[in-house]
Formats: sequence, structure tokens, C-alpha cells
Amino acid sequence: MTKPDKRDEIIRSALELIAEHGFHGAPMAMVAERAGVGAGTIYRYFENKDVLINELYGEIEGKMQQLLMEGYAADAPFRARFLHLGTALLRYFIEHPLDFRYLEQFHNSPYGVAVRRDKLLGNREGGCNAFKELFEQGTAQQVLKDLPLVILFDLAFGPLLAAARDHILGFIHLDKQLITRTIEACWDAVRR
Amino acid sequence: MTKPDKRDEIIRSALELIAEHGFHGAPMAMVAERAGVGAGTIYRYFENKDVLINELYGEIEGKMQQLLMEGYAADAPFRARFLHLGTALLRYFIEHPLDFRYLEQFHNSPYGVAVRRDKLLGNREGGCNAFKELFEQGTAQQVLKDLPLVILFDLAFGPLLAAARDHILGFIHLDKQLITRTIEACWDAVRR
Amino acid sequence: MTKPDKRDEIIRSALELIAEHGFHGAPMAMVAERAGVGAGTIYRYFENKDVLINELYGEIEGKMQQLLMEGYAADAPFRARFLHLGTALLRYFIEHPLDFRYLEQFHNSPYGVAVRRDKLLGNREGGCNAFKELFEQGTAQQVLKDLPLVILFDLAFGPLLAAARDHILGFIHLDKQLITRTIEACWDAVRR
Amino acid sequence: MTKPDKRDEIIRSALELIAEHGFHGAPMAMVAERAGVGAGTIYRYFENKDVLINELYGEIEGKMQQLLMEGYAADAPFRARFLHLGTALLRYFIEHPLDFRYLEQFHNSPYGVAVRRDKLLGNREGGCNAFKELFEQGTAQQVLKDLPLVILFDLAFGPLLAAARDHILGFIHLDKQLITRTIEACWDAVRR
DNA sequence: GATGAATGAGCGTTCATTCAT
DNA sequence: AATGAATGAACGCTCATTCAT
Repeated sequence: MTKPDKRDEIIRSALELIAEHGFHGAPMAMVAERAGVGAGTIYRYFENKDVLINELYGEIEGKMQQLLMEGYAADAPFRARFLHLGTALLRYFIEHPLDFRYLEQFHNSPYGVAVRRDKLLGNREGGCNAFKELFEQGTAQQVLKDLPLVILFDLAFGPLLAAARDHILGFIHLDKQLITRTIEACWDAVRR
Repeated sequence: MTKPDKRDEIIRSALELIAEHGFHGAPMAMVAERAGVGAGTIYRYFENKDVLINELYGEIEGKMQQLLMEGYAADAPFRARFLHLGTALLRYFIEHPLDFRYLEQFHNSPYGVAVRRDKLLGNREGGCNAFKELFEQGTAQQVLKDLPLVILFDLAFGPLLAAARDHILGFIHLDKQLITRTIEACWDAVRR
Repeated sequence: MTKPDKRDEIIRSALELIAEHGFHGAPMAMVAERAGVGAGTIYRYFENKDVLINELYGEIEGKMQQLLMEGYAADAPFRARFLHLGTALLRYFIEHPLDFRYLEQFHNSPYGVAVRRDKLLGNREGGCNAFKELFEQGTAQQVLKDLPLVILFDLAFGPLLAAARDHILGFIHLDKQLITRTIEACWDAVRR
Repeated sequence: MTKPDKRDEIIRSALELIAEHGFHGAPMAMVAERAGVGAGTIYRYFENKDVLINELYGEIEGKMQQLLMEGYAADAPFRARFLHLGTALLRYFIEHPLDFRYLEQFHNSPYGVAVRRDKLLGNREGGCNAFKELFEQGTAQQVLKDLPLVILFDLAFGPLLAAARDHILGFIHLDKQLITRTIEACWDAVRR
């Protein structure tokens, strides 16, 4: 367990710098310095910067996925499941602002587009699978509006991401109650 | 009238390159070449790259603002005004995908945050003023949910931006009907 | 004619460094410094280091080719023509030791092999064409030994290159007489 | 007897990589991996990369020297001895293309020049001693042309090296007969 | 003795910006 | 005013070498 030590430091350092200053503002030398390792050391753990960026994305997605499913009752009423997932997602972002900022940077880049495409087409295991199933079921049971899956996603996630950003940037403070009410508003958008 | 000619070419060239390839993929030399001017000439019109980026943002915002207000009846019923603005916005993005891609790049950067802050605080003239007034009025008249303005913005715009992106990236095709239904769903999110 | 000034300086500087220290010992920064230009300037004239290396080769080959054919009488007796070409070649090397050292470095590299192949197959215009014609004619007229063209080349050039190297490295001094006698010895090797 | 095992593997691995890809294409880590040892282990057997390169050269020279003298009859007629040595040398190269390629790389480097100087001056035991004696004797007995020893070497070896290279690179196929005839041609070059 | 993770100087290359023309 | 050649700091990455285990 001593080995991943350095890898973790590098990942953490890259996360911080990229989240705060974008890909531009995170030269490998700076990542190395903040991680407390030599510049060349990064390349023992990651083939190149692209790989580092993608693996960091994978790590975040994994953590998110896990937290999202915690306490998720697949047999709960439809609305309850929606609220659970939405709340968990928003909470994750609020509690992990660096992760959130990183994901935004990532999605706004060539990699991000490819990943998003794979997810929508279901080619990729990812944090949205639970959502995807839920939405497909909801559509089939006519609980949700008769809109394409993609649009339902946009209606549900668009506001969550925007709200998370506003909270993180300090434009607003999302407390427990406000989170709930925001997600209920999203529910109004997608429900029939 | 010959001067703004070059300025326009530079602006257009920067827009195309940044929208398509990001800030990374738009070196000043390439912007100059595509604009048909010398590399140094850019610096006669824009102090540096940051200024160019910010002014380009301003131009787009101006155009958008103008189109948004076209045919906007300040005395129409509340819901109609919301639908009008939302539709105009989404249409603008669909018809000006380069502008949309540029705005995404821009918002995802240090500048973007500052601009957004100014807008929310009302320090800045901008495309959202009509929305801001509308929402403030809606809140006061209890037509809209009793949520902070920022959250209402997120509920209304978050899905629109997401949908526009999906359309531009080819994940879905937004026709007239789908646009309308999407915005009506947004209305469901914000209305009481 | 002021433009090629810098290009020439770069070429000259690269020639000197590579001839003296090999490709390894000629980092672009050092080439630039010796040429009295900025590091980035090299890339205005040569796309990358490989291109610089190849163009430098082409320049030398061109100069050599020209000097080789100076005073070459296509209708002179066969032996005289051989001696003329051989002498001209050896003289060129002796008078342009940097060029010679460079060619050796070049031929001893991936590029060099490809170039050599093209030349032998006649796919490439080059300094050996005169030799090639001469040798083919000599073989047809049964003046030369009945050996493959490639071997005849080796018998004629191998010693010349070796002698040039020995001279340049100071192992021997090739004066006019010794040059003549060396080439006459080569003639003995190839003649029937 | 377990130690030289590793040393041999390192030597072999370095030979293969350098012969095939040049000094550039043979990083120590790759040499180590191919040799099946740790990267640091190389430094137990060789002080640094330069030493490795030089010792590898010595090994090849030793092997060559030994093979050259096999079946060499010091009392055979002069021409026969020349042909024997020449043939043995050319055969060695053809049968050990990696060694040949390595020697070419080596001679084309700062080390190479020093070694060649030592050899010519007789300061160094080496594969050419038999040749050197033979040539000095031949000069004294007036069997060979009255040319400096160095030039005689060039006339004899230059073509052999060139022919070996052409064979190894596939530009020609040297069979037994062609080898003989090539060396006979070299003999014509040096004999009086 | 053997290892291989760690290092950091050094590489080839890019690009925002300047300035002589 | 307009140019574009020139710059050099900064980038991502490699690799000979060291040293704690």
C-alpha cells in the first residue's frame, strides 16, 4: 500500500490544479511539484498527460457512481428514486467541489464529448446507468413526459449542474432544503 | 470603414477556430492567417489575446441580446413571454452553433466566472437582463416557484444549454416541435 | 537576398555541430545559439530537426554534384573519366571536411539507408548518376570487371571514403600525388 | 559463473538494440528489460553507458580477431594469406550482421575515432594486427604497391565494409563466389 | 548483489508578443 | 497603419543514473 502513495499524490495534485486553473493552468511540472515528486515520476504512473486526465476522470466517476447507489432502493416508488439520485448527485458535487470543477473542464474538451457519446449510446459503463434505466422505465410506464431520453437527461441534469456550479462559485448557498426543492422542480420538468 | 473590416475578420476567424478547436487550437498566428492579416495586426485591434477573447464574447452577447428582444412583447402574458425568450434563445444557439460552442468555451474559463458573477449581481449589462426582470416579476407575482433567482435561472437555462449542446454535437435533432416541448418542460420546472 | 542569411547561418551551424559531434551533439538550442538566432527561429526555416537534417544533406549533395561535373569530358577515354571523377570526389571531401563528416553521420542513420537505396535503384537524382552511367557503360564495354554494379561502387568508393576519413582525422596527409596514386589503385580494382 | 551470465545478457541485449536502432534507440532501461535484469544492475557490470559501449566493442573485436586467425597459415604465399584474411573478415560480417552494424555505429562516434587512431599507431592490440604485419611485410617485399600503410588498409578494407553493408541491407547477395571475386579485386588494388 | 522507483537536466517544439521595416 | 520575421520562455516528455530497500 506504499506504492499508490505517489500515484495518489499526483492524481490529487492534478485534480486541484486542473479544477482551479483548467488544463492550461496545470503543466506537468507544476503537477509534479505540488505532488512532491520529480517531473519524470508522473510518467511512471501515467503514460502521458492525456492518460492522466482520463484516469483522473475515471476515478471521479467511480467514486460518484458508488456514492450515487448508496442507499438506492430499486423498488422504491419512481419519484422517490428520482429524488434520491438527484439529491445524491447534487450533494456529491457540493461536497466535492474540486471533482465537480474537474468534470466540467473534462466534459468541455474533446475527451468529454467522446465519453458523453459513449454514455448516451450505452457503450460505456458509467455513473449514468442508474439514471438511464430509471428514465427508460419512467418513459415506458408513462410517468415521464414523452420526450427523447437525451432531453429528459438535459431537463434533469442541466439545472443540477448549473446549481452546483452556482453554489461552488459562491453565487448561492444550497442548504438541505434548497437542494430538495430544486430537485423537486426538476421532477416537475420531467414528470408527465 | 476599412478598419473595422479587418477587426471583423479577426473576430470571425477567432470565433471559428476557438469554437471548433478550443482556446488551445487557436494560436494567434492561425487566427491572423485565417483572417487574412498579418500576425502583428491583431495587436492593433486587441491589446492581447485575453482582450480579443473578451471582446469576442461581448460581440456574441450583443447579437444574442438583440435577437432575444426581437418581437418580445413586454405586455404579453407571463408564460408566453417565458416561452418566447426560451425559444428565441434555443433557436439562436441552434442557428449559431459557433457562437454557442464559443460561449461554452468561454464560460469554462477564469473570464467566464467573473462575467457570470457580474451578471448575477446586475453589475453588467447583458443578455440576461430581460430574463432577470421577467423572473423577478414572476417571483413577485407568485407565478414562479418561491426559489432564489439564481436557481430559477438554472432551472430555465440549464436544460436549454444542455439541449443545444446535444443538438450541435448531433446526439439529437431539435425540430420546431421538440424545441417547444422542451421549453414547456422548463416552464413546468419554474412555474408554481 | 537578405532573407536566406539566417537560413544559411542555421545550415552552417548545424553542419559544424553535427559534423563534429554527431546528431546527438547538436541540440537545436545549440544550433540556434551558434547561428546567432533564437531557438524558435530555426522552425521558420525548417519544419523540424529531421527536415533540417535532410535539407542539409541535399545542399551538400548539390554542391558536390556540381563540382564533380566541372570539367568532366563525357567523351574522354574511359580511364580518364574514372580518374577525373574519383579525383574530384576525393578533393571535394578533403577541401570540405565538414561536409564529409556530415555525410558520414547522415549515411549512418535511417535516412541514409533510404537515400542509398533510392540512389542504387536510380529512383533519385543524385551525385552518383555520373558514376552510375560510367560504370554501366564500362561494364557493357567490358572495360570493367564482370561484377554487379553495387560491388563496383564499393571497390571504387569504399577506399576513397576511407582515405578521406583518414586524411581528415589526420592519420595521413593526402597530397596531390598520393590522391592520384590512390585513385589509380582503385582503378586497378575495378578494371578488367 | 553466475555473474558473467548477467553480463553476457546485458552485452547481447545492448548489441541487438544498438545494431538495430542505433545508440539513440537503446536506452539503458530497454537494454535492461531485454536482458532480463534490473536497470540498476547494468551499473554493477559497467560503470556507465560509455563503458558498456566500449566493452561491447572489445568483445566483438576479440571474437573477430579469433575467427580471423583460425586456419591462418603464416607461411602461406602472400596472396593466399591476403585472400584468407579478407574472406574471413567478409564472412564474419555476413554471418554476424549485428556485430557489423554495431561496429559501424561505433566507428561513427567519438570513441570510434580514438580506437582507430590507437590501432593505426599500434598502441592497441586489435583485430588488425595480422593485417598490419602482413601489409608491412608485403610493402617491404615489394609485393604491394608503394603506398602508406593507411592507404593500403583503405584499399583493402574500404570495399569489404561497403560490400558487407550492401549485403546486410539487402542491396545485393554475396555468395561464396562473389565474395572471392570481390576480394580478388581488392587484391588487384593493393598488389604491385 | 540485485533491484526498479525516482530523479531532473535536457531534449524538440510551440506560440504570444514585439519591433524594424 | 500594417506587416511577418524573430524571439525565448514554457511546454510535454525521455532517459542516464542513483540509492533505499
